[in-house]
Amino acid sequence: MSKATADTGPPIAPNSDSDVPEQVGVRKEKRSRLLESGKDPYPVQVPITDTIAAVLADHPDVPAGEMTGTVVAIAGRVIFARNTGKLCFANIHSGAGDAIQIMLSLDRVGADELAAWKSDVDIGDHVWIRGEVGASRRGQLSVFADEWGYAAKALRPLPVAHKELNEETRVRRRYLDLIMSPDARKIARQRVETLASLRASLTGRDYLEVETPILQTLHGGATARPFVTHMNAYDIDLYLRIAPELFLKRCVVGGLERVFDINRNFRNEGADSTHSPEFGMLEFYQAYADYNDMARITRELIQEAAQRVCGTLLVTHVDGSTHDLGGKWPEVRVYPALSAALGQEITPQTPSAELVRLCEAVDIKIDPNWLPGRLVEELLEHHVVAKFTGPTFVRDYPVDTSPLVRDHRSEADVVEKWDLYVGGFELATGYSELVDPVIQRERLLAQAQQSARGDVEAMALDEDFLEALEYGMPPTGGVGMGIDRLLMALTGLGIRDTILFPLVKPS
RNA sequence: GCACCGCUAGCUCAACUGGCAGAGCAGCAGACUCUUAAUCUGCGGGUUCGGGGUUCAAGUCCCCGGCGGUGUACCA
Repeated sequence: MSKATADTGPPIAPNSDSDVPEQVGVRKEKRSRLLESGKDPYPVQVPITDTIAAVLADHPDVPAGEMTGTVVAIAGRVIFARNTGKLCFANIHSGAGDAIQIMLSLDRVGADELAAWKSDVDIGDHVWIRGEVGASRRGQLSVFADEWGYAAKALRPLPVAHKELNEETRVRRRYLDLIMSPDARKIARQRVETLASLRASLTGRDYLEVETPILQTLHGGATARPFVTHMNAYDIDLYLRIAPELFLKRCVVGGLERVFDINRNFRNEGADSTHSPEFGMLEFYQAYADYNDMARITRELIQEAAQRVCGTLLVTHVDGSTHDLGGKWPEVRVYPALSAALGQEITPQTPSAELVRLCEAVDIKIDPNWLPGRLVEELLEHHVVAKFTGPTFVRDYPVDTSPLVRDHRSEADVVEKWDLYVGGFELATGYSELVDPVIQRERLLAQAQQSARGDVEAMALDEDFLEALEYGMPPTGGVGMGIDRLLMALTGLGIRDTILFPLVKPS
């Protein structure tokens, strides 16, 4: 059963630990052997002098076969190795993906170290080497090792470098995706850049970044089904926030007139390529602004983010398609746009029965409890939104589906609300906020009644919020924008690729 | 939620109408001082997602369950 053919060294017997794969057993055996021989496979520190990126940058043009005289010590993960009799090649890369070739030759490291390298180093190991920078005979920039050691030994083999990891492994073990895929590394950084851009854009406009509670005693600020948890000390149920809105408005009441919160929201609903149960959200509120101002600022925030993250307003998606986020974006109004698309006049007064008929004509499934505004929104999605090509604002929504928005200043039964559609999905929504405490109370009471009728998404009646409004909130514009969705709009990725660790069912 | 497809070695994938479970890379042993998906020789590596059933015989067919993907419905 063991391999008895070797005559130059003992074969490495797979670790007898029963359930580990053969290759893990072999690597554990190597680890033990290193420890016994006094070589630390996991040193606390390694004597590096340079990053791989710096070595690459400092030596852009070394002629084939020439040495530079510069000695460096670098560390990286072995991603590819080629051993010949007395000369070994390996490619190591940094976390950022900068890769450089290293060479170990008999005449520089000696027979023992060369043999140790060949027998013990596996693809996936972190190693350090010290040596002279030069170029191989084929012209490949390389570090010619005089000395080497481990930075951290890997016990598991890396996936094959030249095949795509399957979707499930990429999501469940994101660290492998990050090791193997430049795109995964790129999107992780693009997310950071996007957040930094939004913060810079808002703080540059005199906004304060505030933090609002995730654990809430009431769920409000959006129509969505919340997660429920329990606090033992007070013996009460708490909700994970579905939106920060009501707290940000309390800030505005309190005189923090420009506030934003970049936050994580939780909604106990479906998950698909555009929805995650926890998702990133930016909300910002500005006193003495209305929904027109907020639309302009939103466009500027997105364009500034595109410029910073992609370097251009003509962004390229992963499928190669390009999308122009530049210029001003078209605006359409809900009722006129729907009327034009249908070839018949639709107004806030159009009876439910007629809206139901129009829905049924195009096979939109409807719920008998839906208010007319909801039917209008469904028709809008089907007839208008589905035909958008570039970023588009849709504005002036029906009142009965927007309980936190103020009535339109000149039109009856619509509210000053817009939705911004980019790439086929809703990226942001903005309001002229409802600040009249009496009307707000009526709207929330209606929500509470819907809730009592069994609507799990209806907002709770938040007395504390209503009382805050009664102290007077200045006229205010507000916006909510999906962070993950902004990444999606910039890159064309699915939502789970924009989140490092999206929720996945345990396997 | 519903429909369809998938799950096989560490990874990526094969396996015909049910008939000895395979390849490439990775691993082990050997050779090789200029490779770069190195090459050459040899060798190991499997609870075929889990459970049940049909059958002389199941990766394959049937049933139940799990996870994933795609489409579809709803929420952002």
